[in-house]
Amino acid sequence: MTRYDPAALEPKWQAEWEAAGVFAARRDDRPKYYVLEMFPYPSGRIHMGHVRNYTMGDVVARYKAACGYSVLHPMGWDAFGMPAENAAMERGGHPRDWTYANIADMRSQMKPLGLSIDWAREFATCDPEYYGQQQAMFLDMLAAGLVYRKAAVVNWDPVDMTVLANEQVIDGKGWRSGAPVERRELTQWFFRISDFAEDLLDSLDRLTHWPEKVRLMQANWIGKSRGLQFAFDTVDAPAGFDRIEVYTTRPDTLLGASFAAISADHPLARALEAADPAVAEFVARCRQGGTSAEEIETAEKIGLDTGIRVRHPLNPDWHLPVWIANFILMDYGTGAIFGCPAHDQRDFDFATKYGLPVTPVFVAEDAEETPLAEAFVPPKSDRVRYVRGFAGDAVQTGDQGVAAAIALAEAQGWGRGVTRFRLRDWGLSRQRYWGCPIPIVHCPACGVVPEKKENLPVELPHDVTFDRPGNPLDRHPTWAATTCPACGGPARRETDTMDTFVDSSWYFARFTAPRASTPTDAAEADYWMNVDQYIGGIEHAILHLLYSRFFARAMHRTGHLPAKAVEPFDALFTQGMVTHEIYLTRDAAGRPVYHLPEDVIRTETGASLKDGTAVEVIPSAKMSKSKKNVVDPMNIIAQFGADTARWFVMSDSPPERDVEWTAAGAEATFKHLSRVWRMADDIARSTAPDAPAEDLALDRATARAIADVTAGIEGFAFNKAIAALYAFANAVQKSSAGAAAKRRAMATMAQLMQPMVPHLAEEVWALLGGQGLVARAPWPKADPALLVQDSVTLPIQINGKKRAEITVPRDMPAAEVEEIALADPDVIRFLGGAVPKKLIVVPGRIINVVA
RNA sequence: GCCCGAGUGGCGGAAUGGUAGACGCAGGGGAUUCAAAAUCCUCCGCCGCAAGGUUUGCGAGUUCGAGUCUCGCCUCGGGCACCA
Repeated sequence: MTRYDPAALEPKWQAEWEAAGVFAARRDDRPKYYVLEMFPYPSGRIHMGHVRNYTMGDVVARYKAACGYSVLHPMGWDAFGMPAENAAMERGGHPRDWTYANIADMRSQMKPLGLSIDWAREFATCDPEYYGQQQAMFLDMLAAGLVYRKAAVVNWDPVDMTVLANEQVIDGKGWRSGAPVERRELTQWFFRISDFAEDLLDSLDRLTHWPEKVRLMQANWIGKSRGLQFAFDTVDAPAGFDRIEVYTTRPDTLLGASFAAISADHPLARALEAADPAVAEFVARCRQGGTSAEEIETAEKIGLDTGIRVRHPLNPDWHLPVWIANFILMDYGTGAIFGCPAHDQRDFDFATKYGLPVTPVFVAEDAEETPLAEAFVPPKSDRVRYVRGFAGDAVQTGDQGVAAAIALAEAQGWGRGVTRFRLRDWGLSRQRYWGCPIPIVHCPACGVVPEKKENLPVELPHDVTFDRPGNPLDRHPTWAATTCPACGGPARRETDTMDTFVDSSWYFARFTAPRASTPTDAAEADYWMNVDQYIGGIEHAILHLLYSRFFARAMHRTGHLPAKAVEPFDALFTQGMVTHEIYLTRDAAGRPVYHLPEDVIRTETGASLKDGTAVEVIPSAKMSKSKKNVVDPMNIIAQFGADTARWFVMSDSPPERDVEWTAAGAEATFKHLSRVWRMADDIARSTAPDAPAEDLALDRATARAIADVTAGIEGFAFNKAIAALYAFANAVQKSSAGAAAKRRAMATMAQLMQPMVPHLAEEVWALLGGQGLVARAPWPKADPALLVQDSVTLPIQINGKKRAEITVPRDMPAAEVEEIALADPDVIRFLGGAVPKKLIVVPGRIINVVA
């Protein structure tokens, strides 16, 4: 070979690795290391986000293998979900065929990347082998009381007669029908995740290798609060509604109450609805629009005075009006609140709109009571002065005020302190075809009956159609017809399938024994769990990661995971997204039509299609297939090779940050890798004699590179590791050391590059006569003696501004350093005869003269 | 609306509270070449001839010293329980 030729050398080394079985995960006497990237959804094409994500994991996997670990680095497919059904609806075909074809395509696109994956463990969540085990666990969890049924609200499209996902609700309307969405109740299956709320919250403290922001987001999501639950006695309420239970986290503001409010789904609202057309009309309005918190909280706040009054618990003669309000959720607390407009902005807005009083309860510690233009909501830890307090001191923190109010209510017997969590149980039922069937049978005689384990998997039928909306399982002529596992009589299968989050909540465990005839294999799980390093997108910070933590606990409780695995991910890294501009034009109806970057000509002022049509440019957003702002890595690989793609996505941007994709850098990366190849080729043939001083300098540069690259990888700062490799390449190139020293340096470079550009590293290693595969070579160690600098350059600041610089021996005593610093001509000039007031010497770092 | 992040040259970014701009891209100049590509050398935050001044989204503060810590804003991004 006379030049760097990735098209030739990359397949060659991939074949060598395959033949040697380098990446097969084995249980042996080495310490194990399990590195896992979130598995991909098989959209059909890999994109740069995948390349970035899996290269990061691969860098870690290869580095840990070099460090002597037995590494497990598997790959699979999160293969159930709505896009397959959407594709079937739009283009015909079948979700199963679409999904497996996509998997085959994506696998064939990923393999050329040279990832150190044990492909023998691959599976897809839509494999009956996988989802059958999931059904078995569902039954175990049902038996253990971890699953139950209750009514829950869904988005209902009244035209398509189907349930909509939140993302299918756009501006309160169904995405296909355009009909206003309604909220409708269905009986659905739930996991009792809220039973674990306390543990899931407390255990966050132990996840010391998780990003602080993720732990904080989860803690806020779980939302532990201490508050007061009490009942208002009602006046003029319908029979059976003598009391309205409310929960509040601010009982200290009770004397600022100006109204009570209940959810439109509150039992009292339902009772009034039946009797009063005006109420019925109002609650119907409340039930319009989607179910998402975002929609509910940003919708216009509306209310209706029911005419019912309640007695204030601290003064029975004080009556508060009861309103029905659209922002009170039946799912939270008791579905009823009292409003204190002075200290809650939402209540303030509501009171202002409907002319309800605003009565301050407390003011800032040193302030006087004045009319409020907005709610006064200081942190609960701040001290405030209570002007309408009823418990505790006049001046106390909000937290103290709350505690005192609870204590008083309990002592007087009209309320009790209650700890609540915001976390709600996990609704897992989906009215869709392409998911794991819930293995339940509905029998007219026996009711809800679990399917027998020997009848698992309950497989999806293949003969379904998607020519009309709704769940094909529900209208399948025969599939649901079965016999009752309990009585043997005719019965009907549950036609709901599971949320795809269930699939992705235990795949990490299945990878430890992917072909086991039980969900997990105890010995394998015991050896491989936990995942030592998990890598995924920040968009999963709450839902996926919290569900997985719950599922691991539920699996432990049902005997499918060891106790040590209840926190399945020891370390978490959340990589940033790869973003790109979005290009769109409008169709005749004004709806957006998206265009791929390769179909768009970008100029400095704007963009157009190849036929000249002007294109709207939306600034960078997460790459998404539906928006078509995706870049095809296969083009980069075809042109420059996988190593260029790998190096490029690791360089420049820190891994945790989003990166805006530009094609400009790929060619520059290729040039650099070509240069490294040429250097290796030259050095391999060099006969330059030893040159002691230069050889030592190069050995020092090598030690520096080992230290910096190692620190970069260990610290998940791959961009810094790459920067160190650039610097090292420059040092080798400029060095006039002898051939032997240069070969040492270059062989080390091959080892240090191996995690990022494994193919080139093998080639360089082979050119230099390295033993075996560099993929199996141990990680180099830096000689500490070579890392120590003899002298150090210290900046001298005068009043915090740098004015001079001195170079002194590394271990010179501070007194001598001071003397030299004060004798420096620039220092003397800038002091202008002034006597220094103070001298700060930070050894090895800086000198600051305060004049 | 609520929760969580991010913001540094033309660009991606670096910087245990201690020389802001490592490393790379783009760009300027030069060498090589008949010429070009490739390669190599070199310069490169901004203002200024220079001395010097100025500079990390904006505004305050703490400190001998702040990109880094605190408070208040602005902008962008992620999540908000049926997108995965």
